[in-house]
Amino acid sequence: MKYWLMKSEPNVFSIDDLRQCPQQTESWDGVRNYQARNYMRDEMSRGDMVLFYHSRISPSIAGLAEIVQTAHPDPTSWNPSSPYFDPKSTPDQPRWFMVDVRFREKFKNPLSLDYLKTIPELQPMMLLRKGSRLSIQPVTMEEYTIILDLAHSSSL
DNA sequence: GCCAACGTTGGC
DNA sequence: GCCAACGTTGGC
Repeated sequence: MKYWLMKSEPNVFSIDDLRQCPQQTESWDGVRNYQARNYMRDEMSRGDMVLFYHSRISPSIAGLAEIVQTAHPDPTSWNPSSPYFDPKSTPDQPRWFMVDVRFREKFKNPLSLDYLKTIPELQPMMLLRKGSRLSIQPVTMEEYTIILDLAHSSSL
């Protein structure tokens, strides 16, 4: 099993939105970055766990999701009325992919970016590296375990 | 809302 | 294939 962090602006799509989806599951569409696409297309498997990160507005890890469907073409990429439209992507030659994620847990206490920066063991995280904008990032098992411990600890 | 950091595009 | 110009991300 692998571990990931996926960013979403909560005013666009939040962990509460995911929880309210049918089957609490949604396709993670709109990724238009090759590195992020490659992680989804080539490396994500069913059962992988996802740290659901809220970016820009109160940046924080808000909870957990799970990969329930591996990568499949993102139809918003050939929909001219979609904000994610890419004329170079077609149903025959899809350029962009999405995975399906299912809600697992909303943290009672979201782990703010400021707080994460104070945890020495987490300093190597890609998320905390300056200028790291990648919207889909691999997370090590060690980092994942630490984060879960922090999220579930009552001392917060 | 600003802007640093980064990714992409396209002229040459 | 370089790199300037442009567009986007996302913390602040």
